[in-house]
Amino acid sequence: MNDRKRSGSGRRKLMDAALELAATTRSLASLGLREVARQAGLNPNTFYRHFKDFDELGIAMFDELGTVLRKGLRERRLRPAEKGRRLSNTEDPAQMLTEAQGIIQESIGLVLDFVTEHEASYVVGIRELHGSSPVLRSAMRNLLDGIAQDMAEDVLGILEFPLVKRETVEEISHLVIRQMTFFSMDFLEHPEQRDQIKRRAERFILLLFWGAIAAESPRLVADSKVKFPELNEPVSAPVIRT
Amino acid sequence: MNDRKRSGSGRRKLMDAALELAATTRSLASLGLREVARQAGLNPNTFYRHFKDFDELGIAMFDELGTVLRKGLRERRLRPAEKGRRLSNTEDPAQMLTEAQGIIQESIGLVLDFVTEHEASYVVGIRELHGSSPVLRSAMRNLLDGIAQDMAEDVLGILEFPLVKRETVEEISHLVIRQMTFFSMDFLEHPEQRDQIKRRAERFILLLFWGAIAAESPRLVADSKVKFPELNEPVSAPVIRT
DNA sequence: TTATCAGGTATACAATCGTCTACTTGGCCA
DNA sequence: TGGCCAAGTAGACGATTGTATACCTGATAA
Repeated sequence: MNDRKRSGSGRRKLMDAALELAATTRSLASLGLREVARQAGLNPNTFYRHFKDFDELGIAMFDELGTVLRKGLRERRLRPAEKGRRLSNTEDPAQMLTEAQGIIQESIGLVLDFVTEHEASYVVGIRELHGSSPVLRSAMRNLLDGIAQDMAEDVLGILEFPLVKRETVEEISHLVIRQMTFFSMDFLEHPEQRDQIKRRAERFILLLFWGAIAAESPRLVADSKVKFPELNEPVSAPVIRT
Repeated sequence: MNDRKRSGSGRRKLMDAALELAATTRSLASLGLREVARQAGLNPNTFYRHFKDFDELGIAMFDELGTVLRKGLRERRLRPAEKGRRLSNTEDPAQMLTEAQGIIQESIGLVLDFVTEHEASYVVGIRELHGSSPVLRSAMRNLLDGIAQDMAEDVLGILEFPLVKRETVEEISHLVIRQMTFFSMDFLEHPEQRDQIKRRAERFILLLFWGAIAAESPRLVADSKVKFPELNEPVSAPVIRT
């Protein structure tokens, strides 16, 4: 009768239906078995052919979401690195920081593109970050921590010389990944402010690394000719003071 | 007698019951009318004597939560400022930054104490931050933005001379308040790691301000004798290099 | 060919839900 | 004293929920 979703196996239909409902309507935990089956165009009892519980569907969705998220993000973040981009260990800090800023910009763009393409999955995942299920909550925290570790490795691979300590890079990566949940939700919810949000995210990352560099090698910052990007000016390319 | 009581102690019972259920069991939106009434020890129909909808209860809870949160936090953050604490506009940056670090430490302690005392309200509020109800979501965002503005004013009041621009202070305040949602949830969930979490929060704030100062007045950082606190060492007082 | 079986359907049932109407109670005031 | 009214209770309603049992269908393997 109801051929809303004709594509895929029953399992896929159910998971897609649950994802759609969770993204647009309520939280994962508040969804009903019949509600999901109805959305999938299936008989309520068909649900039991694929999952014994409703929790089991939640876990399955979460597994998929986790691998999609982590793989997708890692792929995209690796792209700059694989292109052979490296911060040249030049004597000129200005040159180096120009390159760093470019890489940050590119990475943020890729991440925000990704969450836009996978909006439903992403939103549902983030929702469970502070959600009421302890198991999903800690699973999501672990996922974010994993992504942060990936980011730290990438950054260290790009740096390839000790500008800041490894622990500091890891610390900053965790902070960035968590703050990016806010930036990306804002990004999805306010399409008209996307440029500004992107700029703020870039400045945030720069601020952290700038602070770390200033803390660990103050001379470098003092001697740098790089002008830190203003909050209200478009961050296209770093401006070098003459 | 009591004006509060006149509006009904049943109302309080219902709101307390809803808060308890939402904090321990599920999200606010997934609670049932009968469920809440049962928890409150009241007849389901009594609910209608106080609220016409279930949404109306949600709004009432949120109003209360908002004022409690903002007032409580502002009170506590103001305490250092009211004590007359000011960053002395000394020629010695080391002295100044020592004081700043002390204030940050004290403020974080007060905030984390507050969320511990109001755990249930706080958790429910944060849960709606990324929740499924657009109205509660944006209400919560606005609340956080308001708190961030409060913080910015406090910081500017303490600084009283242009170390970093006003816009930068506001920007950093927003970033800090948002990141603090993570720190404070970790703080509540992992009592055994509270010292470490506190230390990380302090370092985060220091990193941001350090970055901003380095960006806007690099000389100050280079000439400073302050050693930036290590990640793994207790942040008791800043160490001044001899 | 036939038996097996995963995937999908139909019907039924007890429990719970939100909500309606009607009744009781206790305090307040004219 | 009587009347009013907010607060709470009792019972019933139709709808929806999760789940159990039984049945159907098409593919696959022996």
